[in-house]
Amino acid sequence: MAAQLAISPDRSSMTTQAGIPWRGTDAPATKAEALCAPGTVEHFSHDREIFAEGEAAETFFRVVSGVVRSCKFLSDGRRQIEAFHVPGDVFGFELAADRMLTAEAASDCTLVAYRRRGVEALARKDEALSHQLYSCAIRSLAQAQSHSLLLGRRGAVEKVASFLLDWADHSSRADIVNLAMTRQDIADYLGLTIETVSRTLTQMERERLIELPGTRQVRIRSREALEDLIP
Amino acid sequence: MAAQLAISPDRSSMTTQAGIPWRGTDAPATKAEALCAPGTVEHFSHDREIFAEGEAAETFFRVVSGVVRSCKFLSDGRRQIEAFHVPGDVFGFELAADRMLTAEAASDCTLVAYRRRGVEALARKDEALSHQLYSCAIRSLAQAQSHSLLLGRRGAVEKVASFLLDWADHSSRADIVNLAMTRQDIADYLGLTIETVSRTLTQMERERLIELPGTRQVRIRSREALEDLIP
DNA sequence: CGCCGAGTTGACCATGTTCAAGGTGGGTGG
DNA sequence: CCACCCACCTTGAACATGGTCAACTCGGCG
Repeated sequence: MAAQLAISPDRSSMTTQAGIPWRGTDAPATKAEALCAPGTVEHFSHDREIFAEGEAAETFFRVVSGVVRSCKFLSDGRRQIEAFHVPGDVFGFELAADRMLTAEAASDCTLVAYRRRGVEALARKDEALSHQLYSCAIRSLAQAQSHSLLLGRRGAVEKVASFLLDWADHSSRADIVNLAMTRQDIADYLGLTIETVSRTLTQMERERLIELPGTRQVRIRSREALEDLIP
Repeated sequence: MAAQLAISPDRSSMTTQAGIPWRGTDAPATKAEALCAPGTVEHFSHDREIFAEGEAAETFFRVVSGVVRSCKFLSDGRRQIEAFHVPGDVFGFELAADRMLTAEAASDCTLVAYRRRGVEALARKDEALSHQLYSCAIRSLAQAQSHSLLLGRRGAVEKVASFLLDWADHSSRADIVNLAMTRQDIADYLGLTIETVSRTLTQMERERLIELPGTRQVRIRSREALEDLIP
């Protein structure tokens, strides 16, 4: 169901007890190098809230399996999705004392929770862990920046095409995109309406750029053609 | 001309030579606590390029005076501004080896450049500096996230109102916004056209929300009314 | 004075939103 | 096992908003 496989397998035990500094690799800046300090394994089922805007920010999380969405709710009922987090991602960084965003399980998912104070204290001693933390933050930064760029794009076609290509990269097979989220989620992420997302996808299907075998699955027929839609 | 005043005064000497660990304050997470390791003072005049997308990322910068824009150029000529950096801000963080964005002087400005390798090496020994770096990264992250949120907003009015209120906070007087940038810059930052920005501002003036004493100056007549435009 | 770049304004048009019906499919209970 | 149901998705038509193109204004500077 979930598009990606976890770094470490699901475990039902509620707590890992490990002071493992983390693996010794430093050079390859892959996601796999993510945080491996002591943490608590937690499960969240679909649509469950992980934390809410305004709460005290006492933890951050690493995604083991499933997909998480970070979002903001506007007073008029609109919802804006800031990011989707996939296995390997760390999220929940805050500068201030409390959450600026809400996080919810976009699918059933497994997370590891780390106490902020604990890890930060540890990081004070452990240069390597400290560097990890820094890397995760910068990675989040890069992701937030490309999201801005995506939202700034003018047309719906450009946005949807970018989105599909992004997710194709996360997928196991290069041409199959398994969407873990609903059309509404996609719309709120791209700053469009659900109708426009739907129309854009069917239009792409008519133009033989993609196929839609199921509502949560997209087959990319021509990656090049899709890339040409993005300026 | 520039809206904000620098932390330390402009100096014409080209290089500071100081191993100053930085000031001892830790608690107040204000911008003023920014990076204070050895760096090189550099001046850039209006519209000068600071670094370009694709270059090797060997430094980051702290803004002393003036305003910097980070942006991306699309193949079809469009420009997308990711952020404006004001005095106190640190920019130029990268995870990868090279720049993902271009930085340009939006006004004449003075920066301090830090060699990445140098500071990161220093940070390895100096826990305090390391924490500083981390804080700056998280601050950039928060800023990038609110920019996403801004771009996701539906209406032009919402975007322009948000923008004005943001800059009012940076200004010395609460009701006067001194814009350091052109309409085109604003448009590219908000994902609008220059015409729409212009029209929206004059519309707000007609509705007595703001006054436009000069093209680079806005007086806010009713902060509350402006805030009401933002959901 | 006249030029030039930046900003404003207007008319028209393209794109996406809104509102309102239909579809579709996966899961549940009879 | 089938039928129904509900949430999710698709489609269509009318409409609103912002983009485009083009003319015009303003202010600073040689």
